[in-house]
This record gives sequence, structure tokens and C-alpha cells, in this order.
Amino acid sequence: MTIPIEELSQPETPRQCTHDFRVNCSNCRLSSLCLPLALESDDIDKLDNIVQRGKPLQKGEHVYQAGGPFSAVYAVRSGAIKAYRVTDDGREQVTGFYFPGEILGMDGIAKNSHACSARALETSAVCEIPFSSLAELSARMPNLQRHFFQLMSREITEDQQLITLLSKNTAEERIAALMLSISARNARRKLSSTRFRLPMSRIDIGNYLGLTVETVSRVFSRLQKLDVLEVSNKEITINDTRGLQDIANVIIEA
Amino acid sequence: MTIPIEELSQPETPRQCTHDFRVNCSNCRLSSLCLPLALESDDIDKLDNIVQRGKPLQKGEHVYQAGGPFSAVYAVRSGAIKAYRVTDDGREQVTGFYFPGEILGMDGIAKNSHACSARALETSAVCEIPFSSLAELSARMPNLQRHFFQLMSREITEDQQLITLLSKNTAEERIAALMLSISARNARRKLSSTRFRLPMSRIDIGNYLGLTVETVSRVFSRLQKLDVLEVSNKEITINDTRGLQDIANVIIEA
DNA sequence: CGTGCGCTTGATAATGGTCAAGACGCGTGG
DNA sequence: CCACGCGTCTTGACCATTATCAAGCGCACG
Repeated sequence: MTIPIEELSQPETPRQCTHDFRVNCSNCRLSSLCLPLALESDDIDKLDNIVQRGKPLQKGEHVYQAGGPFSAVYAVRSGAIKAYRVTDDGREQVTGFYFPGEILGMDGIAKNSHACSARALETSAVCEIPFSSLAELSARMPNLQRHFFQLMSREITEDQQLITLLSKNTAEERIAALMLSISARNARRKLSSTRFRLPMSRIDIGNYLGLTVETVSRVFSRLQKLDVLEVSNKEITINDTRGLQDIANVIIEA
Repeated sequence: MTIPIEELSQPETPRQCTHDFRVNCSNCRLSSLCLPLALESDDIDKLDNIVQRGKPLQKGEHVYQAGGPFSAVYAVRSGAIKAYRVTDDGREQVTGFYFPGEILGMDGIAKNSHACSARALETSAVCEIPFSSLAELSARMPNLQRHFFQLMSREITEDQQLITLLSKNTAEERIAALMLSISARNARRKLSSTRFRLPMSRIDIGNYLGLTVETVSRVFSRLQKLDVLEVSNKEITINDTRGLQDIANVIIEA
């Protein structure tokens, strides 16, 4: 209970400045979540050779922009990224949040130009994986090909879950489901599933879930009053996971 | 104006019973929309060899069922298919409608089992494309690999468009957008973009768009009163495409 | 010819949006 | 270090869109 939250929620960006080390796919602690999964050590090295690791992105900087040429997909190494599209009438629609170990940018493959934009919610590091090299490599490595197909398919099923959420669930259920999703994804990274800091604003949450900021705020207050959640600005503590699941009315998987 | 609607909307299932002919990918009139796109004639034959063409599905029959083993993706040859998932509390969420030339089933790749179910909205024919063969083939045919990646990516961007629609648009806008989407997809198949028969019920439309049947019905009535649409049961005539676009407030692409 | 499902329309209710005001927090600059 | 100011968050009052409930119509199919 007295463990500092930073230790719980962000050990992948310790103070000693990870990006000074020569990171590569073999020694990356996220490899079990990311593309290298299911690859032999030799093959990991080949994948590693095509991966570009740039300098960290500051909060607000873009990973890529809608309409820009598509050349790569990106793996989040640290921080958090939001993907969003701008509607025809100029409003923003957040289409996803991406955490370390997750891959984004696959929307650009269809038209060879990005369908949405992606920007850092906080200081973040991403690995750039040139798509042409990845395609070439996966033609020669069946496991990689299969895994990449699976990643895209997962993006599809996750989008469909969001569609269902937006179409069928109340404000309470949506927020509860998002909290459980973040919790589960934290657990996958061996972080606390009950205590974490939200990297995104209430505005982004509302935007993602099809709600206004006011509603998001009210729902957080109500959930707090029900004692399932403790909310202190962006710090979230889940007091009653089971209760939250009951409210979400949806089964969340990592 | 006096052309019978059947001729306009369903020439791909003429009375002389298409499925008696030995159809193959080279002579399929949908090849320019479907997987063979961008393949050389030799390669089309190789693709053709792995494609299974079963007997037509009757209305209501399943192409595949959620939870069932994933072994293939499917190309619609005639008719119309709806994909849907059943939520944890037993309600149904329609996630997509698929028309001739379109590919479905890619949701199953992620977990090697289908995440949603798909059933025929009317008598339909589908081509079954075993996924293992397709993966193998695409490792040897870069164009096929690229094209399949593009198809999956397109599924992602379309789902994201639906997310935006559900999250940001009114009932009127959603219905208008769906009508325009069906119209555009008809145009791609060289069918009338202004007169067609909806293969799905009002219930399915509402379910897909996150609305109740009553709201769907009311919106159709209002659009009719505004003279942008004529609705007679499932027959739709678009009288004012531009007006419909203005109402949709969204740019629709085939 | 009857029954039932799908569709339409009306009346009412509720969820969430809009508008408004105030509190809190954070970064900047004095 | 503190004060200021802006942006984010919270809370309240009111309103609108869409859901819910209810009833009736009509076509399709047995």
C-alpha cells in the first residue's frame, strides 16, 4: 500500500534513461508481447536488423499523421500513444490507445497512406518497423507471417469489441470496460492491475468512448461513490475488480 | 425508370442458375474486386486451385460460427452475408454486412477460432479459401501477400469508420451513411447506385448502427418526407444523392 | 383465410448532451 | 518561492435525442 506508484506503473522507463543502452529485440523485455513472439533466436536477429529505434517522442509529438505516406508500423517501447482520425467536419475521434508491447499503424497498409494519426500522450519511445522489409521477411519466415496476420486480426476483433461497446453499452459500462482493459494490459506487462496512472485526459477518454468530458467525470464520481474505484486526478485504484466487472457487463481479455 | 429492379440489383444471380456453370477465379466477374485483383493469369490459376466452392447457402444458414475452428476466409459470390457477435449478456451485435466481391472471416485469424458468426441474409454463394493454403501461397506471391494485408487493413479502417459513426453521429447521419455505403458498393459492382433492395431487416440495420428498430423506421420516414429517399419496404430509391451526402455529413468511399 | 412477424407511428421516459460556473493543478515567469 | 493564468476537471441545472412501451397495419406464409 505504500509502494510508490511510479514503481508500480512505469518500471519500463526507469530514471537511468533506457534509451542510452543499445536495446535490441533479443534483450527487449517486451519481446514476449511484441512481434518477436514465436520467433527463433536467429530470426529475432534478422527482425532486429530491420527495426529502427529513434529518439524518444515528447508528449504531443506525432508518430505518424493521417494522409502521410505509409512506410512502417510501430511498436511502443515505453509511454503511451493515442491513435485518432479527424472527421470530415473537423472533430477528432480517438480510435485507440497503445501501450508498450503493442503495435500500431496497420491502418496505413490498405491505401499506402495513413488513415489516422498517432501522437504521444507522454514521453514515449517507439520502434519503427519498415513495412516492406517486414513483408519480405515474413514471406521467408512463416511464423512471422502468421504472427503478423494475427496481430492485424486482433486489431480487427478489438475494433469490433469497441463497436459493440459503443453501440450497446451505457456510459458506466463503457468506462468500466476501459478501466478493466487498461488493468488487463498492465497485468500482461507484469505491472499492477489495480493501481495505475491514466496517460490520457478525460477528454480523450470521452472521445474514445463516445461520451462528453462531463459524463466521464460524473461516471468516475459515481464509481467512486460505489467504492469500486478510487480516482485521484489521473491515478486510478481499483478497489473491487469483481464489482467493476459486474458493472462493465463485458468480459475483458488482455 | 421502368427497368425492373431485379435486373438492376441482382444480375449476379440470374434465373439460369449461376452455380451450375463451372465458375473459377479467371472467369469470375467479381475478380476485379476480390482476391485475384493484381494477380497474373498464372497466379490466378494457382489461387483458383485452393478455392472451394460449395453449394449455395439458404437464408439464415451460417458461413461460420463464433467459437468454431478457424480454417478459411470467405469471398461472397452472390447474395449478402451479415457478421455478428453475441455479447456476454446474450444480445446480438451486427459488425458488418458483406456483398459480392467482399471477403469475410479475417476475425478468426487472431485466435485460430472465429470471434464472430456469419450468416446468409438471403440465398448466397461463397467461395471458401483455406487460410493455410492462402498463407503459403502468399509467401510465394508477393502481390497476393500485399493484397491480403491490404484487405485486412481495409477491414480495420472500415471498422474505425463505423466506430466514428457510432460515437459521433446522429441517427439520421448513421442511416444516411449506411445508404450511401451500400450505394457506393453497388456502383463498384456496376449495379445501380440509386435503386436497390436492402437484403437486411430493419432490426439488423438498427443493430448495426446502434439504434432501435423504431428509430430506424422513423428516420426512413423522415428522409422520405424530405424527398431524398423513397422507401417501400426493402426497396430503396435515392432521389437526391447530394442531399443524402449533406445529411450523412460523412464522405463515403466504395 | 388466419396467424405471426416485421414494420410503422404515437406517447412517454431516461440517458446523456449542453450550458454554465467554480475548483483544482500545473507550468511559467516574476 | 510564490503568484498568476490557462487548461483540465468537477458539479449542477436544464434540455434533446433516442429508448421504451404500446398499439395497429400489412405482407408473407402456412
